[in-house]
Amino acid sequence: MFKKIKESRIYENIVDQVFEAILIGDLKPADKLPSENELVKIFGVSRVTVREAIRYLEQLGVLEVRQGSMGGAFVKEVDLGDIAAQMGNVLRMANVTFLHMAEARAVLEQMILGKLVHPDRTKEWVKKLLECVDRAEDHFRKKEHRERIRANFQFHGLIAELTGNPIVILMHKIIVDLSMVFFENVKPSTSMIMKTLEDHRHIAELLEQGKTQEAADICAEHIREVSGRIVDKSKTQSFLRSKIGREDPE
Amino acid sequence: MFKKIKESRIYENIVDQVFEAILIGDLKPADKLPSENELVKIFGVSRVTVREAIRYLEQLGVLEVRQGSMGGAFVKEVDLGDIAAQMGNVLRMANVTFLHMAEARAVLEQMILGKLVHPDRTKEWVKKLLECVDRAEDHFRKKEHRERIRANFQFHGLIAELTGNPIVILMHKIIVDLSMVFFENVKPSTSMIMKTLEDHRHIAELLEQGKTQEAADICAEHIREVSGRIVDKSKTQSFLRSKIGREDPE
DNA sequence: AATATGTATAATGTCTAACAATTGACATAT
DNA sequence: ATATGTCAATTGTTAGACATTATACATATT
Repeated sequence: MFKKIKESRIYENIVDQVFEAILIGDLKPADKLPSENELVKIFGVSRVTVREAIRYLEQLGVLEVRQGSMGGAFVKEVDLGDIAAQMGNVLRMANVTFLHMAEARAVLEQMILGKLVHPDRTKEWVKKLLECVDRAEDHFRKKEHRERIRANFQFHGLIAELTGNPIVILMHKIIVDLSMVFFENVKPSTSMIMKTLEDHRHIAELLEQGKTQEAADICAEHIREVSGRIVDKSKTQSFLRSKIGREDPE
Repeated sequence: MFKKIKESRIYENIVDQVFEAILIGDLKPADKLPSENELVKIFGVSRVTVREAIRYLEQLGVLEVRQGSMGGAFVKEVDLGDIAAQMGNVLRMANVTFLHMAEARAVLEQMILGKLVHPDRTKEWVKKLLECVDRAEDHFRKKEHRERIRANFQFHGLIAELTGNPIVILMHKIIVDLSMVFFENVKPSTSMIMKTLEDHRHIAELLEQGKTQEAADICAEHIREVSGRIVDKSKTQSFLRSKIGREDPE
């Protein structure tokens, strides 16, 4: 008969108003909100409350707060990287294992290469892909472990960008950012590194020849194989333990 | 030569500590943090700062704050739904169109059905899938628009759950939650509704018969078709405008 | 003239102390 | 037994002050 009264804190009201102003377009990226003291007058609430709303929106990634004389709260262009980082933080606590991520990535990239690639846009990307491989190989020779991994993941990131679909790109980025931590903490064998370079080149070539389906299959297989070896090496059960690496277990 | 000093606000320090305590397991879901006043003593900062940290973690979805005598800040089980909702809010501002979502979902479900289904686990799910269709049909007869849509989307949600992979489930949920808004604001034709019920039954049957590839193809086609018609009906260019439905465009 | 260096200013960051609102537990009255 | 009232604990909100930071501008130095 009666509806439960929705609990609401004052700052949520402010958040909604600002959020909507941004959605509607009254506030655009780089615009500056009134100063906290002005907002206090505008909304008729205390500064603490105003600040809670600003914090919330900052955390959400839609505001950026700068201190100082020309500072204030500025509307920020939504950055997929920020979102991905934030998501990653939370996902660490949600029973997500490395294998889940590997499998999800395999599926994503397979579907991208197999289904979402526009043939006419392919060729311009092949060059970029091969550049990544060259860069990775260079880092390998210079024994720059971290940089090599980044180049290799950039290769996979390019595959996601091939779709031009922001949702796909974001999902992929979330997974990659989380996965990368593992790779950075494992010393792979030389043969494994070589195989990766080889696979990547192979995928790029197949794309160039328009053999998208074949490229998709090899890509998925490649991800599963490399990830499997990583798991063997790190004997990681959960993302949690490897991430924290607690020295003193009681 | 020198590293840029990482700006840090005091509350971020507290957030990190609490976050790590949760990751390590010192704090488990349903555990209660000390009261704000105690935290003030523990961290040696003001209550305002403590509260900022709590807000942040609450917004992130890892804490739940209750007022009152037995209240306080409690560690929350991470809920994929919360994460999806949060992501959805931000994605609204990132040039995401309905067609992006439709395409991502089509390909995602196609991949799931085609590649990720464990044959031995299929049969237990077919029953659930058919239940969804029955429920949708029932709502259709009772002309419960909203409920019918929810049942239909639950059908697709089950497909994602078929993977048992939390990342895949999450990605799918984000897309579905965002997409649903559109469907709820469009009055579909009867034939369209019937076709959907029919398609869903067909997909379930094919799964039961182990024809996963066929089910995958039909599912993808189904999503594209329905989404295409939605777009025609709503003439929606961007998610933004349809969501806000501004009456007064300058 | 170009380059440091200081200074004022405006904004956010933090602190303190109080009061308001909410919730649950317990006592009390009916 | 069932309401009802009261108390205590906790978060929500307010007010005002001071601390810190970043920019712009004036001033001094070379």
